[in-house]
Amino acid sequence: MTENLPKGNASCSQCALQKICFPKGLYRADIQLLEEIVDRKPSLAKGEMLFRAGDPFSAVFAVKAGLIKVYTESEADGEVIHGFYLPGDVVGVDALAHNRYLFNAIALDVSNVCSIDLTQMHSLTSKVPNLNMHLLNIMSNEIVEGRLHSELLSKKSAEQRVANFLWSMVVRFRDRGYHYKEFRLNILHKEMASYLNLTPETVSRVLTKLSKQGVMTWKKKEVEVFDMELLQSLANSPC
Amino acid sequence: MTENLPKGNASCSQCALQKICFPKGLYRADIQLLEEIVDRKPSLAKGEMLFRAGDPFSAVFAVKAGLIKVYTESEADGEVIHGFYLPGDVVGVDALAHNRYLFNAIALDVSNVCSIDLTQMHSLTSKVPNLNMHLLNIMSNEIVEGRLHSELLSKKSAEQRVANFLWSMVVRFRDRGYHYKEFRLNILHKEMASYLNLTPETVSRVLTKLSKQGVMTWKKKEVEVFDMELLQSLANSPC
DNA sequence: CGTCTCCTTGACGTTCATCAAGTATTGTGG
DNA sequence: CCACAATACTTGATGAACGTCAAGGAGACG
Repeated sequence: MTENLPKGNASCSQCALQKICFPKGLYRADIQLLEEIVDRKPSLAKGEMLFRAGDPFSAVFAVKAGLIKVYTESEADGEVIHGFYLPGDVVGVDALAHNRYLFNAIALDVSNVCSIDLTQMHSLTSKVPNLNMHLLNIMSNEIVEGRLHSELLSKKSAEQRVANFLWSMVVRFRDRGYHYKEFRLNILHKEMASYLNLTPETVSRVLTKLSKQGVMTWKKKEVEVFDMELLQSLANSPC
Repeated sequence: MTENLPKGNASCSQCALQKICFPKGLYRADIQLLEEIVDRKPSLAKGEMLFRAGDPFSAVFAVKAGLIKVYTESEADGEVIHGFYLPGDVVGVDALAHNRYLFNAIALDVSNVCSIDLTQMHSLTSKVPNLNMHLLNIMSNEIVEGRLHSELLSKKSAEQRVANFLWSMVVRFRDRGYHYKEFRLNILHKEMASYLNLTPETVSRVLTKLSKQGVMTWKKKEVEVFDMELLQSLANSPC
């Protein structure tokens, strides 16, 4: 029952995520300009789609609250999950080169997002160069994350993958200033398995083991970490 | 012995890759501006590093000729290969968010690259908005490619992975106007295996099978494709 | 309160990794 | 240009990690 995530529809200059959205190099005046093109959408219900593969591209979305899953659905291979996006993350930058979104994005929990229209943003580029730089940073990070994830899938055991996933959630919550020893994670084993290229059965077995070792528990969508150090070492080191 | 790749140090406005580097929206005047910040480097010898993980970031590189491998080297897991870059590709955009390159890039063949200094490029952003858009496109594509690659690793069999890799090379050469039924590919089985999360032994077995089926051969770094359709269907379809 | 989905646990199977040994190819120094 | 060493490739035999199949129990949702 951790209440962990910001709510509401604050303006950018009041938003608790400001430090994340604008990590550096954006000044008060810049933010006010940006504010004019940011559209604060109504809450997304759990299970509501943010966009679908094939939808015409118009905007990227900054997550303010909740949890967004990005995935593809294919006849042959079922669902493939490419990422989970927390408050402070930006979703949809991959669609920039194309006129359409190539992936699906769905809210796994009640979520709030700001939409940032790219056409309007481009018109700001010349006035606020740092804004453009910030977008480049986000995309560059997305590329790096993707590669690290490939590395995880390629080189790590089932146990390491699960530990790594949990540890990365801990770090992300911690760095954003939320509770990180216990937090809500509305993700199915099936979904985590897909993201980690495992089966739900394997995930279950690993979680049982981690629980028996006293590292952490994950019951009813609530994660609780007991041994941070051990979790971290399981996440990084071999066997 | 296919002579397949452009050589030399043409200016942007004369470069054979112009259509690739500037797919659309860049006008003659824009290109001349860009030209001033493009630095045409001397050839890279086979085995020469373009940059190393940890090097300070300064520029991205457009590949004009040859073949560049991007990879990480780790104590625990050995070499992990993230991509092979052909003429017309751009290397190093992932480093934009950081002050350093996070991956290694090495020439697998004699190669030519243009380096594009990012600081200088930023100063052009306001004058040439399309140039910035082009950079965003390249990065967005890189994100998408990464996800498709993850999907390949997650969902496809060894045979499909190998077929898919070869097919993607065929497509890339074809779309850039090079020979694509036979071409030089100076990549070790070991490297391909790493990229596809397989072992050299498995790669060898699959290639032997493809050869026996009359699909293609790959001998002494020369690839020859006999049955495009079959290769394509092996690359895409299940089993 | 009942149904449906999710999770758990066990038994078994498969794909691909590992180990090993021999052959071919590439690179190097003379 | 040759000789030889080092590296890469091939092929077979064996094994292991994780997937698949199955069945029972718990949780979620109407």
